[in-house]
Amino acid sequence: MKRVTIKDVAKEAGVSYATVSHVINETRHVEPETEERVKKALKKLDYSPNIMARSLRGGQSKTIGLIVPDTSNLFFAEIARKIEDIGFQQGYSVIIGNSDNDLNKQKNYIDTLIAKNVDGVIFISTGSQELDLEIFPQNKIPIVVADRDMSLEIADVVLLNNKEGGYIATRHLAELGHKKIGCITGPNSLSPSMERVEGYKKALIDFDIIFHSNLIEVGDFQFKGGEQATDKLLKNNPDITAIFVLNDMMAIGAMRAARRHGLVLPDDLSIVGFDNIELSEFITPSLTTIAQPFGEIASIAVRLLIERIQGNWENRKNQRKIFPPKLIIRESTIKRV
Amino acid sequence: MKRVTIKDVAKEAGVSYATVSHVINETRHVEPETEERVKKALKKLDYSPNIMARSLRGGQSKTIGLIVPDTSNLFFAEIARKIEDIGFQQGYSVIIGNSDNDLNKQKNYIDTLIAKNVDGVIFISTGSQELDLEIFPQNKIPIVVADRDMSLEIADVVLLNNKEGGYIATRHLAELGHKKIGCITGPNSLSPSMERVEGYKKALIDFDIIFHSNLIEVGDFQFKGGEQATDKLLKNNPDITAIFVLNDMMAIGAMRAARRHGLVLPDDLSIVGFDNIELSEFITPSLTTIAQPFGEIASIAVRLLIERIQGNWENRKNQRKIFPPKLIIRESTIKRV
DNA sequence: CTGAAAGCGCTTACAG
DNA sequence: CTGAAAGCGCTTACAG
Repeated sequence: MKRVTIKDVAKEAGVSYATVSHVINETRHVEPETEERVKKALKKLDYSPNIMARSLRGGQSKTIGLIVPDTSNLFFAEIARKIEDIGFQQGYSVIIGNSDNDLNKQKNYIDTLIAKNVDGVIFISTGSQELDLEIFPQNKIPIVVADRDMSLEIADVVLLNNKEGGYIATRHLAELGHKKIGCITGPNSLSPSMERVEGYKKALIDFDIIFHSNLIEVGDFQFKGGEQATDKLLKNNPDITAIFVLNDMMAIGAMRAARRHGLVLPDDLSIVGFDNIELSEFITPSLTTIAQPFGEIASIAVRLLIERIQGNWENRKNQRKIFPPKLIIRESTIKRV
Repeated sequence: MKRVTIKDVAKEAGVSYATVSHVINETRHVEPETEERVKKALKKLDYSPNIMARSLRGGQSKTIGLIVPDTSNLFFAEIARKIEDIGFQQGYSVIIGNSDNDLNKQKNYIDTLIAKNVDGVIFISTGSQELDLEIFPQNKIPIVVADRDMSLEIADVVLLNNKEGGYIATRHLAELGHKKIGCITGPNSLSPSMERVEGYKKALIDFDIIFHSNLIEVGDFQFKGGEQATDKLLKNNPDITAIFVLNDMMAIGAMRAARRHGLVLPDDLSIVGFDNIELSEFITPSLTTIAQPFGEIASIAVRLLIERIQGNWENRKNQRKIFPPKLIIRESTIKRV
């Protein structure tokens, strides 16, 4: 069975295929009676437009690209899900690419997305390298960057106020009376990780808590890295009573390590995470964490992108949307005894 | 800056654009010297082909569609990640669609994928409805269905031996001496859920354990549903000592519910999950579960699909690949005391 | 060995 | 109000 095209429909309805196109797109007036005939033919043949042809002719591909470090990381999985949802509602499908923060893969995906004529791109990267995204504006492809800050020359930017997040997480522990507070970071020198650490340090200062560099261990934003970093942290600081972990996944790894060290949670060790992934509510003890408004971040990202796809976006200034973090107190943090 | 096309390259190299095309695709012999000139021009202008034009001309779009119930479900997130990985290695990008097991959304995505000329589709659906996938073969789009069985008329099929999985999970509990074993199922009447339950029942029979219908509660394959179902189960069967939960996410919800009921894990209640998502190793107690070979399932699915995309697939018989389940024993199950 | 041309399925000026 | 035709960027017979 050959695929039905606009010509088949035209023949069936006895009109030119230009007319069919206009009926489909409601792009010029058509005699009601003719329109009726065309619509009937459309339905009868179960026509669906070939988007590639449409796009080739200069139209939109109705496809957006999403480049993300790794969707098996729960934070990105939830963000990606939301983006896909909202895109779908707006009539866009999404091509997803996991970059693993690998520059080569990233470059590869970028080329692919351009070759496939995506209408726009949402780019999430926690990598520490400078990003070379100019190729998108050069190809007139709008882009929004999420979860890290960057110059507005290139893209719209949406992200959390990470420093503030680090601050309120640490302040919460300080207010509970903790004096020796460790911190498990992400792997990167740039990006959200550093900002959160800055907030942590600022809070320590504000509460007159002494900082030692061995209170910080580097993780990888995954379960395993959180576990390993906690091992080291506890070995180097047996008297620690609280840890601020820079994402929830590592916090779960941290809990495992703490228990292996014979600690009872939360009595012997309070833990604060970051992200508020769905899981954080269901583990035991449930995790005190800093919430990122996933839904809002995703919907603003998509909205900004579509605005620029559909509007004369070259004339509007790029925007930076910064979301406030929110402390969610659960069972994993208690008053220091 | 306008996008560079094959014509620009031809002009730069001083050849016809047919020749450029042939150089790019290595599709006929070109004088080495000419070839050199073309390649230089290609590089100089940083040409990348417009895949939509190529696809329109009858070629492949190098894009596959993946329809999946919900990537915020960790099982599907891991499968999707693997499929994306392997597809990328083979030069395909993937358009992802979350159906939420909603027939309308599913239909919508199917139309979209066809309109976008995907080369093939991987379809995962735990829904209980009969699927209407004939539209893909009608449009000459190969399809492989994962995680549920169906007629080979339409698609290749890859899935786990779910009944066997349910059996060995339950057998493990029986062998540990448990006599009263609950079961928390998925929401569906068809599909993997039922198969696993059959395995559960068969094991009960083999071990002379009495079955009561109130030993089964229906969940939703999510944290929350597992929690709620466990609440009911424990209320109706205070003397229960073990539960077989049909996926890991619900098992984590089950642990939470059990603790709220004052039970100590695993001493008072043994729990077996299903899937072996990464997380199951990191919670406390770590989860005994039935492993699905994600990587293998994904890679076979992609391989079968690409075989049919590239070969004369209409002549080869569709295949059904069934993977064996594997019991992974961790801390959540112990001998009945 | 290489070029000129047809055609994929559309949209959109251009005519009438 | 509607049709004939150009053209989007490619690939691939058809000529030479």
